[in-house]
Amino acid sequence: MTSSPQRGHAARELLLSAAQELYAAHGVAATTPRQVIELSGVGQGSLYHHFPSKVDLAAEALHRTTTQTLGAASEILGTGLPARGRIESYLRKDRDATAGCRVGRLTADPVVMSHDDLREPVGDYFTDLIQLVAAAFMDDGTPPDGAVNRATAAVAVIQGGFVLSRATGDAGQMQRAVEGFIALMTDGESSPAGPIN
Amino acid sequence: MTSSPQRGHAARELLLSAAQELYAAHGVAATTPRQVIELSGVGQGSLYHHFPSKVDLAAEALHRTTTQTLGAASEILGTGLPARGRIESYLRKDRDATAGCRVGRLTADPVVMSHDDLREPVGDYFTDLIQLVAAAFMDDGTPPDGAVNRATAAVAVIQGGFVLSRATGDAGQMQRAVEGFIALMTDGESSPAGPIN
DNA sequence: GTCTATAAGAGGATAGAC
DNA sequence: GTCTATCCTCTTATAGAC
Repeated sequence: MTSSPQRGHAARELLLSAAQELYAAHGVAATTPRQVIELSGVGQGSLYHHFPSKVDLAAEALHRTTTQTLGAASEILGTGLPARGRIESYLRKDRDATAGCRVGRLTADPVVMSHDDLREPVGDYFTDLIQLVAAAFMDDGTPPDGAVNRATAAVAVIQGGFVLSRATGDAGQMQRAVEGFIALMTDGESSPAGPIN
Repeated sequence: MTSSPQRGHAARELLLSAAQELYAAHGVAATTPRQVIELSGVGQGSLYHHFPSKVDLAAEALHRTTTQTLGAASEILGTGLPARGRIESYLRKDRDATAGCRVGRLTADPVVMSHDDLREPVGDYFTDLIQLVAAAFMDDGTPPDGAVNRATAAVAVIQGGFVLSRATGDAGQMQRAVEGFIALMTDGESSPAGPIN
């Protein structure tokens, strides 16, 4: 109810949507109010009527992005399929690797990192995501501590895959990182006593 | 010979050193010529005497940073120790995790990504680094294709560890990602037939 | 609520003396 | 080679009409 588009708020929605798109492509610091205005099609003053400053616009736009992105991950990781298959589905999920992660890239954004209101949703996103993956590892029989470590590694591999793909302009980097990680998971699959830590 | 500090080039060296430090902390886009001048202690005109533009300064400073960072990795990965130990040493190497990777963070920098002269050394750095790690995996008995995939995953885990640590302000994220990755490598260590792909 | 016009300041680069 | 002074543009934000 609070965030659904309603009459009299068309400009606000257009601004947030445009901001999300521009932040995904260029980050927050490199996105100017003018760009947001031009992409959304609203006037200069409308932005500052709805949002006191650029940071206030970014805070709401980023909150939407992290919520949406976490929801997508949750759909894949929360199915009733076998835990191991859920983890591999998440790892192999189709991604625009050379574009970079729209959340992860914000950790190098000076505007995001210098405002707690912007940094916090980014940190919470990753904390929550790691918990989702860790739950799947536990469902697969890994004890809690080992599951958290492996889940952190899995999320890190995806984030690193984005960095490598973007640096080289080669989406194959993400693919190789993911397959290398899955190969290591598979190597230990039928060990005598199963995962230990 | 070409790059060693010499008489008459004091300002040039001071500028490059200051730029490297500022780029590591804030990135290229967010670093202004004025900041470089103030940190280096030289005058406004000296910067533009030695470097035609901000991008020219960045190109040389980034080349130095990638060369130095790759050299440090090479020292750890190129010793005569057992291959498996070299890989673990590289993964567990002491890092300022919450500061982010001084090379990897540049993949989210709009100035770097929009100039081929700046983007290329970043891509080459990762290509070379993955090859160094892949060589170690091959020394450890992994066939070439599997070694490249595992090496890409290893480098990605470190890059992702930086992203997670920076996002949450918690260096423990890097540690957990590394230990989770090593745990997966260890799980498959004494499998009946050894690594397959 | 939405628009146009405009102002204060920082970023990037140049001019020209020394 | 190095410096100070200056210029132009863009970013961010405000003013005030509609």
